[in-house]
Amino acid sequence: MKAGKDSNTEQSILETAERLFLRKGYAMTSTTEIAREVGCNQALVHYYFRTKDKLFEAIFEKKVRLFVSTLLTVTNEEVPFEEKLRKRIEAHFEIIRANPRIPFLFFNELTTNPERLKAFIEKIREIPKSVIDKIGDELQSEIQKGNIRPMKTFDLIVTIVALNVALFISSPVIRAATGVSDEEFNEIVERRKKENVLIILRSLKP
Amino acid sequence: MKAGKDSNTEQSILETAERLFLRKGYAMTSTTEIAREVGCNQALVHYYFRTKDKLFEAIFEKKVRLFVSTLLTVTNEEVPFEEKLRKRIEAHFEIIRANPRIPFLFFNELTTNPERLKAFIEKIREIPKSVIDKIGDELQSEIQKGNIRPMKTFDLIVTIVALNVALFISSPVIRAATGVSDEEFNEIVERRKKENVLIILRSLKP
DNA sequence: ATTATCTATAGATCTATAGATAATGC
DNA sequence: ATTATCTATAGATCTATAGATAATGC
Repeated sequence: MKAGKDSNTEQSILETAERLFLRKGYAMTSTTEIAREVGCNQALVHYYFRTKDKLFEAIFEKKVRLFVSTLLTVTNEEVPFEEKLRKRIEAHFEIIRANPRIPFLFFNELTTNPERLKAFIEKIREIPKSVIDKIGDELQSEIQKGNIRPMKTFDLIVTIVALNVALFISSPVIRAATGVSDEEFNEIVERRKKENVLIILRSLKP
Repeated sequence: MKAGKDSNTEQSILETAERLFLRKGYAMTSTTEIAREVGCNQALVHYYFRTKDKLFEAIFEKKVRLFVSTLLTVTNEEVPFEEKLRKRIEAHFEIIRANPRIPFLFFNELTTNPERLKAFIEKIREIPKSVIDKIGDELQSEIQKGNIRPMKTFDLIVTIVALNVALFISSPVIRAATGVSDEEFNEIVERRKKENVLIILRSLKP
């Protein structure tokens, strides 16, 4: 070993790979480039992770796990449905804000690579039905009570994800087109967060 | 020439390339694969389009043009703003429905390749300001009249695009996860179209 | 004579591995 | 003795071009 004690090359490779995969996707990132950025030689990347695909999987799976787990955190607080939903939407928005490139990576790799999509679906299926049902049950019960117009749970989820993801998935384009500064973009993000909550809550009214 | 009179190889290359680029993106599609699918040798792809990038640009530009032009078609009909907006949303939805992989291609290539993003922004800038302003002016005038809550034109556009694009950009994932048939998916699409209009129009109320 | 098509190949990657060498922990 | 790192290289692409050959239009 040449490097000092706290230069964890393996970790460094993981972090660099994550950054590059998120920025450019799987196909556009080479192990050669990862090694160059890390400052080691290309063989080391394979020494630690054997194949480029395994390296990617390690990162991708971690991200899927983070995402899914946060989304499924069911709060059992005794608050009105609307308030609970608002919290959920905002929490979802903040996860994406903290990981703005993940939606891009998800859609990119899942729609591009059938193998990966299959593996992802398998992973999703492992989630106990009870957890998924819980979310829908609450909504359908509110609909029964007449507090919310009749609608499918699926549609509410699509709406939330669509609105929350949109700004971040298109941010490179938006930023290049408008030329806003970091602060200005942050203001847009904050405004958009409120906007999304308002749009969704209004859409539920009977 | 070996092929018959109506085997237009150049056109065939264009179509095949378009299909593959839309399905897998620029990086994951090779000129070798395009040639294989067309049934010619790989050199021919370069004979007609010189470089892979030029071939891609030809296709990409055509798609951008189609998209932008349709979006900017300003109808001067004397109908209420709400009705006009509904028409617009539905038209936008239908364009994406007819070209469901374009949003994927756009975001993928534009956020992945800075060069392409720059070229795209240049192209966008060529659109006369008057056309863009027109859209915003109508909205802002309705806001002045008190028919619509105060909001930025930008936010309305983000909302429309987000909702309309969502289903199609994620359709491979949704279809793999739910296993719905073509007909069932079509029903979802129809339902979603109405849903989007409803959500957006409601979100404008003062 | 021109245009379309093919074969062959250069040169640039890129992934993955084998085998040498250096550092570390015992 | 084990683990981390490096050098070197095989083998598979992939893009792009040069140069030969076949088809077509005149």
